[in-house]
Amino acid sequence: MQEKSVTSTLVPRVRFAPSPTGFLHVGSARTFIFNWLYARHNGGTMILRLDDTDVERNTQQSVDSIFEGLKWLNLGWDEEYKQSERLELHRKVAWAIFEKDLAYRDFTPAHTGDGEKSGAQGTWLFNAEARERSAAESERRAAAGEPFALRFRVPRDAGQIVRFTDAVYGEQAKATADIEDFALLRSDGMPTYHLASCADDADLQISHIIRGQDHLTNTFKHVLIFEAAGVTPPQFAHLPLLVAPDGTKLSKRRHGPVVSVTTYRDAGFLAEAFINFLCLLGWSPKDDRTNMAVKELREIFSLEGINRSNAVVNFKEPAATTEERFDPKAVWLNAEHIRGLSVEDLSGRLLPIVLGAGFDVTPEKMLQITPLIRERIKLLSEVLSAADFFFVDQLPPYDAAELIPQKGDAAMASRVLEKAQVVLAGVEFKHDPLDHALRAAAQELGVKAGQMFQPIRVAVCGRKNAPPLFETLEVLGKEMTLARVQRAIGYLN
RNA sequence: GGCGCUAUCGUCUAGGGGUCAGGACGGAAGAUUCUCAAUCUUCAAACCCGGGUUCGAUUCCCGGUAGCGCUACCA
Repeated sequence: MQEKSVTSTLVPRVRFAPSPTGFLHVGSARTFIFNWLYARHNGGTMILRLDDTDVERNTQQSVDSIFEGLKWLNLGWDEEYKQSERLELHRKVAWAIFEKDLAYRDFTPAHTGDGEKSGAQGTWLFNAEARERSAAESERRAAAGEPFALRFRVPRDAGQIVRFTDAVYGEQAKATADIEDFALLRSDGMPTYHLASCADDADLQISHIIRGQDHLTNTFKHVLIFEAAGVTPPQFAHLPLLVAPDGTKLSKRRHGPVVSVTTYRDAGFLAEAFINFLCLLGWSPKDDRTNMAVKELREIFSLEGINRSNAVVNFKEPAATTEERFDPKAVWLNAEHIRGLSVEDLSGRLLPIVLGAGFDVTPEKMLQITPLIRERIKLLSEVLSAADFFFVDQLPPYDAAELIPQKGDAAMASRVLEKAQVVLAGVEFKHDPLDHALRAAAQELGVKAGQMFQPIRVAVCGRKNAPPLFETLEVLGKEMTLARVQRAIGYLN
């Protein structure tokens, strides 16, 4: 009936349409990203539409969370709408459907209990009394001020089938006998999601609806609405759902903040890495690539690469701490992206985090520190634990036993540090001179290089695991180094 | 209950009538190294079950099972 794929020859217009009833979670973020990628890949338009027709459940906090998350993703969009500002359009469409006798008034009070939600009893299709009511009586009761919902009159002729082709799930068909007479307008006059969504998609000339698979079966209703409104339905592409390790859908209440986008931002993820990670969930480039920049993703993204089965976001339950609670692949990818950043770029991102934690560091010093930790942090926030000793004048107390080298004793530690004190006082604080001087000192003392280095490392860093010694000393400077060595000698006595 | 969707290593996935079923993360072992990290090498690890079609099914078909979704005047 409709010419097929008319839209594919046009410039695509896609939309991300979150309803502000909760924070922006990773599943929504992926839907946004896939829409954006599709739009950009095809030179199309990306639209952000707030589907806020459920006044009861909408919150400003949720709106803020959505914008905060999207802003961090830094992908942007071209047009922006709010459904609550388009109510007239929705009603117009609903009543136009009513005029065609494809909808009717239902005066039955709304179901309040949610007993039928679980559906232990058979499927509710329609209320025959309401559906068959005469136009005259319908008009009379409406005129008398009796509240009613407007319901779609789903065709009941035997054997009628609603069809559409999904770009991901293929040919879809459902008998109208299995579709209930869903509501278009609530008794308070507000449009339902189905109506508002379709009315807006038609009005905004959306060419491709890319959304979660939870809408796959709703799409039959939507096709019915589009056709009743005299519009060719857009093309559909449903995305497999993102689920928690326990297989259930992502929920903040159940799974904690790991499912919220801003948690990733605050934990020190790079937006690009986060996007990269999300793209690998439910979509594949079909080759062995994993580490991809947004630019690359946008070049190769296509609907054909989307899978059909749900993907697990492999996070740990709320109890786990920072790095531990995220999907290990997301963390690894983030480390990969961090390593791919230039020192200048990385340093610029690290600086505000360090400053924000109350440390005093100059951009110049941060620039010196950055190469020493670039390969040692997986999350930006780890700069605080990886480079802490650079940011303070005096080291917090540490265990003096750490000063004792492998296969050595406290006496050896003392000898090493005392020797170091002398040697370091007379050497230029550059990598090579430090290297030569300290190795020579080790030889003089008759200890291994490692036995020489460890006490010094612990003396200046306060722990064993730290960046390479000479680079560290170079950044720390002679004065600071000698003071810390002096202090360590004190700990040993 | 009804309707729909899905099913490859622990996780994300590639593949497809005949493959040593490939890659990545994570895990294990080793190399390198001043510690840690990074890097490199190696190893362990999967086709849900049952029928059918076929010379041959993990792949195609049917059934089962399981998971998920929808079944609201939520979205």
